[in-house]
Amino acid sequence: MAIAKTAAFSKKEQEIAAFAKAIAHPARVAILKVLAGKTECVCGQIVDVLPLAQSTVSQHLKELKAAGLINGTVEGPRSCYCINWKAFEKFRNEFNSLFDTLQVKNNSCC
Amino acid sequence: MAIAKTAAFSKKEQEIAAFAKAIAHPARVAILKVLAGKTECVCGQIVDVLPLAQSTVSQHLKELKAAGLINGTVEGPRSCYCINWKAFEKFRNEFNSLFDTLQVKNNSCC
DNA sequence: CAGATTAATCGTACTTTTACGATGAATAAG
DNA sequence: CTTATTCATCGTAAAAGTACGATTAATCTG
Repeated sequence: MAIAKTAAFSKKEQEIAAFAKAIAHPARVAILKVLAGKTECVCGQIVDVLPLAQSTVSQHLKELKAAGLINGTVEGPRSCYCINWKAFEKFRNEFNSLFDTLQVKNNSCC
Repeated sequence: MAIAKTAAFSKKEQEIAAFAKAIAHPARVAILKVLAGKTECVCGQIVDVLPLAQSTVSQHLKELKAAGLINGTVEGPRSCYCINWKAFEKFRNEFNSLFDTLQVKNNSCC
């Protein structure tokens, strides 16, 4: 990237970008869907569903967790993940807020 | 990336991920805000506002255009960009649809 | 036509992301 | 206690992303 200029932008812009980055990979979207669809928390089942190696899935989970979108707790030899609905709701609002902001002036000249 | 596994996921997942990727950088979020805030189409003004070099801004614009989020037309020696509201609305809906899908079963066990 | 302006593209450098296999740590099962 | 299971982490490799300066192409201006 040659020295990230991220810090030069507003906090809001950085937040939205970070959230978008978290879901900017089909594997992570798929993981979220799996987590949302199960009643109980899942872990290795995700690996079975996705066309990726275990280590790669673990990496994606780590990123989702770092973004605050999911929670993870250790349950014996296995890890239990689930969606952090609070954070999700927050981002949903932030997203719609961005959309609203953009659409206040709906002028398309080209 | 070592051979992208993108193709192994559903089209919807790919679409959402691609859109998220487009706004997964604060500079691109900022660009969209600038475009939305102006009545007339802008081009080089974006460079003045952002803390980035002209070539870098041009690159970001290219990505936004490739994602279908903005339109661009050449106007003499300068280029005129503006938001593709139709695509934006589409993605807004797709996004809310994803949120809804995820929140159908709101079970958090951890 | 000559020079200035605007913006795309090229070349380059460096960082980050994506992906895998292998290893390691923790716990469950025998 | 030994073995199997589950998952995180490490090391590595390759691809993509980010950023810049320089160059180029197009078009205005004088």
